[in-house]
Amino acid sequence: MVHLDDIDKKLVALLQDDCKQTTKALSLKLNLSVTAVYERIKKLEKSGVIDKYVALVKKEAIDKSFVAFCHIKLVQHTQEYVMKFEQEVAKLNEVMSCYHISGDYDYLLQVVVEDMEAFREFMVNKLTSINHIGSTHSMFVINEVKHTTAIKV
Amino acid sequence: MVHLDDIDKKLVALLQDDCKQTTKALSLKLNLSVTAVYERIKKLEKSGVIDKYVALVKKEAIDKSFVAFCHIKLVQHTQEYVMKFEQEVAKLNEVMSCYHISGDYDYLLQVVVEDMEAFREFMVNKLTSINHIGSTHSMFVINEVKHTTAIKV
DNA sequence: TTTAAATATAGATTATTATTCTGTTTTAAT
DNA sequence: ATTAAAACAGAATAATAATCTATATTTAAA
Repeated sequence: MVHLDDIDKKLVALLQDDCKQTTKALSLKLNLSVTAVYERIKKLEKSGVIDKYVALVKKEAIDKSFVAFCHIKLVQHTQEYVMKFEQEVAKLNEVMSCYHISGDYDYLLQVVVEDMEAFREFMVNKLTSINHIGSTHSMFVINEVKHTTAIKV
Repeated sequence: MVHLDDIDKKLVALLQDDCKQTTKALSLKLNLSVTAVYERIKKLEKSGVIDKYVALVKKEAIDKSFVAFCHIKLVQHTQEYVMKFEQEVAKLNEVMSCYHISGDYDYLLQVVVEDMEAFREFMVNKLTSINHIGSTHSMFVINEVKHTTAIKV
C-alpha cells in the first residue's frame, strides 16, 4: 500500500475528473513545478494507484439509455457451474458489470442496452442461454441520480 | 443522434480502453492519417459521444476494496422527500452511483469503502442520517467478476 | 543532534506530440 | 456529369511531454 500525501490526493482527484489537462495546468492548481507534478504522476502510475486512462462515452449520445440491474441465482454452486457462468457472462457486451454478492441472489449485473426491446432480446437470447441459471429478477433504472468513476482518495 | 461508421466505432473502442495513446498510434491501428484520426476525435468530442477523459483508480491500491450495494426505500414519495434524498445522497463520497429503480425498493446505491467497519460507519453516520429513509437492505460484494466503463458502440 | 543518503523540487533543454494549414481526393446530391 | 461538402494526407508550426542538471528538503542512521 503506497502512502499518498495531500498533494497526491488532490492530484488524483484532478486526474479522475480530467486526465487530459496538461502538467502545466495541474502545476498551477497544485502550486508545484511542472516537473514535480510530472514525477508524482509517474509514481502514481508505477505504484498502480492510477490503473488506466480512458475516454468515457455518453450513453445518450449513442442511444444506449436503457439501464437495468439483474439479479441472478444459479441452480447449483459447483465450481464448474460458477466458473462457466462467470466466463460466459463476462463476454457479453451488454453487461457492464457483474458482481458475486451475498444475499438471496448470487449475482448482480448491470446491463446497458438501447431500449426495453433490446433488453428483452438480451435476456432471451444471451443471458438465459447461459447454462445453470436458476432464476433472474430485473430492476429497471428510472433515473440515474448519481454516477461517477472517481473514488475519493 | 450522430452517425458513427465502423472506423468511428473502432476509434471509440480504442479510446475507451486507453485515451492516452497518441493519434499516431491510433492512426496505425485504424489505417488512417494522423489528421484524419485527429478530426474524428474532435468530432466525437463535439458531438458529445465522448463525454470526458478520466484516470481510473485501482480500489485495491488505495485500500477501498469493500464494495456494497444498498437498496433503499423512502417512507414517502412526495416531491420534496425525493428531491431532498437525492441531493443528500449525491453528496456522499462513498456513494459511487445511485439509481432510482423499479421494483420493491426505490433506490439502488453502489458504495465503496475501506472495510466492513467503514461500511457500518457509513450506514450509521451518513446514509441513515438522511431523512425520509424508510428501510434499507445491503448486499456485499464477494467478488468482482466483471467491471468496465467501456460501452460497446 | 549531526551527517549522509535518499527524495522531492525547480528551471532549462530536448524530444515528442498535438494542432493548424494547404491542397487533394472522395463522397453525395443535383 | 457537375458541383458542393466532407474526409483525407502530408507538411509546417505550436504546444506539451520527457529528460537532464542542479538545489533544496526530507528521512534515517550514526
